Amino acid sequence: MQRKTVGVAERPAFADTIIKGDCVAALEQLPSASIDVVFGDPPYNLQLESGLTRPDQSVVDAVDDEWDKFASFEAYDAFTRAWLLAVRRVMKPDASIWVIGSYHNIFRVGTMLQDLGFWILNDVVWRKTNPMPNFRGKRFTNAHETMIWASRNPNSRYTFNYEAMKAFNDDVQMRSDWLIPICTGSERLKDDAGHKIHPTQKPEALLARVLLASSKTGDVVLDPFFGSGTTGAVAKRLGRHYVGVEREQGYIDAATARIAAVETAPAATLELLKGKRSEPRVPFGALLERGLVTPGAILTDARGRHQARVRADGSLESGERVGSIHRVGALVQGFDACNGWTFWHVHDRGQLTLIDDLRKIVRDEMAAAGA
Amino acid sequence: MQRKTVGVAERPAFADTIIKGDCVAALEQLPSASIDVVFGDPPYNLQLESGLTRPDQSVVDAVDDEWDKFASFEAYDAFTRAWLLAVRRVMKPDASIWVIGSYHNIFRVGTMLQDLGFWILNDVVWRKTNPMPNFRGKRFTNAHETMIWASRNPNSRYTFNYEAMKAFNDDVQMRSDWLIPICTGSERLKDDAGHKIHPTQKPEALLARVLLASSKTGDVVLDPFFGSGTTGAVAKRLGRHYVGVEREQGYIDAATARIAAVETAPAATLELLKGKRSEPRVPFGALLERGLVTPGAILTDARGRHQARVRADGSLESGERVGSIHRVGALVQGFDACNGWTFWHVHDRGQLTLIDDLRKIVRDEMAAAGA
DNA sequence: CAAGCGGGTGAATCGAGAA
DNA sequence: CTTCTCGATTCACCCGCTT
Repeated sequence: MQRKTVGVAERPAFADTIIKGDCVAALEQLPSASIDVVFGDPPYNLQLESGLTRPDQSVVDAVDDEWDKFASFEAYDAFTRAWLLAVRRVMKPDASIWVIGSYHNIFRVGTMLQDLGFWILNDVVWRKTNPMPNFRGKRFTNAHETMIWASRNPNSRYTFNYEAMKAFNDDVQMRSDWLIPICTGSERLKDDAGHKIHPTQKPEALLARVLLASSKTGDVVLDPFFGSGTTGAVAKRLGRHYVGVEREQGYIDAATARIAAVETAPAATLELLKGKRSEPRVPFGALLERGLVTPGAILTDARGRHQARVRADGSLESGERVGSIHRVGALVQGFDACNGWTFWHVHDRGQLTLIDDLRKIVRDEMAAAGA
Repeated sequence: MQRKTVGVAERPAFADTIIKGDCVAALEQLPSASIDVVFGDPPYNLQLESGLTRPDQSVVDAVDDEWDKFASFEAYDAFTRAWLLAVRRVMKPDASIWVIGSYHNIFRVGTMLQDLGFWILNDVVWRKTNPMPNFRGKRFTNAHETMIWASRNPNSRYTFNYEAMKAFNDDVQMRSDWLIPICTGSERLKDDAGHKIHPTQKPEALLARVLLASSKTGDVVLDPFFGSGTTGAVAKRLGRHYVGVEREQGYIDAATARIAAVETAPAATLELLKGKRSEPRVPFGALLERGLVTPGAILTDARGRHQARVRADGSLESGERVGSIHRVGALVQGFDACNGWTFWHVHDRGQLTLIDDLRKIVRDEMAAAGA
């Protein structure tokens, strides 16, 4: 009997590389129809003019890089059209694309996507737990960014890991608004002097949810504005391949070193949930995003009689039993139902911590954001 | 001496009426620059092709009205351009406009707003507590809609009730994501047979927050797609005037009856919290005149690291630095700017008193005198 | 060592009014 | 038009140092 490699393509030669150069020109090096998912974080065209200071007179370190300067909306539209066309050529017919932006540019991106025949599947709102305040009290706090998720054309059979997203979100459908902190602390790349390497580094939690939702292991993910390489780091961690395009050597160097330090999660933890399920309540996935629980971690009950392994999508596995924290908790005990939050514990330096206690930490964040 | 009616315009003849007709044609009846705020809920261009059914095969009562059909994106853009231009003509120079939409149309609306020279202030996300689930399991639950808030041009001095919004939000700045339930229950207008009268009736809570944020009592609010009249009902309740444009007599009748049943809230409850900006200006010299500060007195910052002497004309001197309380405050700290009121303190019997607190005394005197 | 305090910072289209 | 002055305005989180 022959083994069929269903959905497991050969790893292409360009996989896991960063191509130096302008987005459109560099993409000509890639063959047509070779990419499974695209994540694009293009310049936002902020067009900031005067400096901004906080009430304490400290200066806000704004985005003032050359790559964010455009002469007009027309120029930005031409730029957007060009890179979207170049990206579409290398997308497989069933590939999908994500583009992130703010109100400065996202409406133009969305219009261009529609005009070029892409098919919008969702607009997804990244709600920031800790946005920068509005220092002048003249507008609402700009507390979110928008991602557009679109397929290559209206008939694409794009990947959407519905059950995995549902398990991630504690067995209710994943919504179009995601609450995730901005990239700070040790995750934020800094140079020897402690200055941030990239002005707009995205949080890995955001990319992780994007890739878990819309790609399979072994897929090739293209990021045409690679920057500090968040897409590549998360792709590698989740067992996907990446291709990056980046103009500046400094970013390429930083991203290369960053990705080299990433380890791919064990294959078993990357299996996505497939079947049907049922049960309620607050996202276990958020604990993973916050790093309070890591994929591959072992959960046990209070007396250590049962154990289960955490998978990257927030589901658990214990032997052949797979499902949400509630479902697996019920299965290992032979019960019909179980509140996973008050059943499972994590080990941390010899201590047992109830995951419900970890949830309290996240709840405080959510409460702070008005969730 | 003549009494000036500052900020209290005459109630125009068209206030609190619904004009029947097509949006663009109907707006020609209104004079230029007569509207303070616009809320537009245009057709979303949903382009649903086949009927949607739930998992139990029941039929979803979706939007399928004639007004939501457009032949192409070009046709939708032409429609959008036309009504936005008509609306802009009747907007006062300092008016602002809200447009609500979903990913089907909001990118085209946003692009057109920018192309026509409107100035986007925020995009605000209405997060639905109870959105319709995604029945097919092929996408994220569409759990939000997007509102664009824009001023007529980049230099408009639009209304934003910052302090009121902050108080509304537990004393932290109002964010760009609002969590509000969809319109259901008794608020949802239904006919005698129990069928909903309008397919996309917006919740009053949404309009209330919009109008509380961006309008003043007595303002005239235009809704060019009046529908079931939510904008009018909320405007009346909050002491604003409304003008509606609506094509269908059925909606006009329903809205008219609905608004007639609304009572305007007592004026006292409609007063908005105001910040320092709207309080009467008190020059530092007034503190000298009142004897609250005497010439020759030494002012210091909170920690006593900087000091300055008060001169008879209300200026300060600190070494060779001379100027206003603000200028000298900035100079001694090496800043470009400083609010002297919240920086300098006076010594009084061993106590440090912020000069801003002394200003409050003067303001209270002025208020008591009816100034 | 835990708790508390001070300092720093993040994709931001961030005055108003008089002269 | 421009230029100048007055003076209003910040939330969540991380890090490091002190108590």
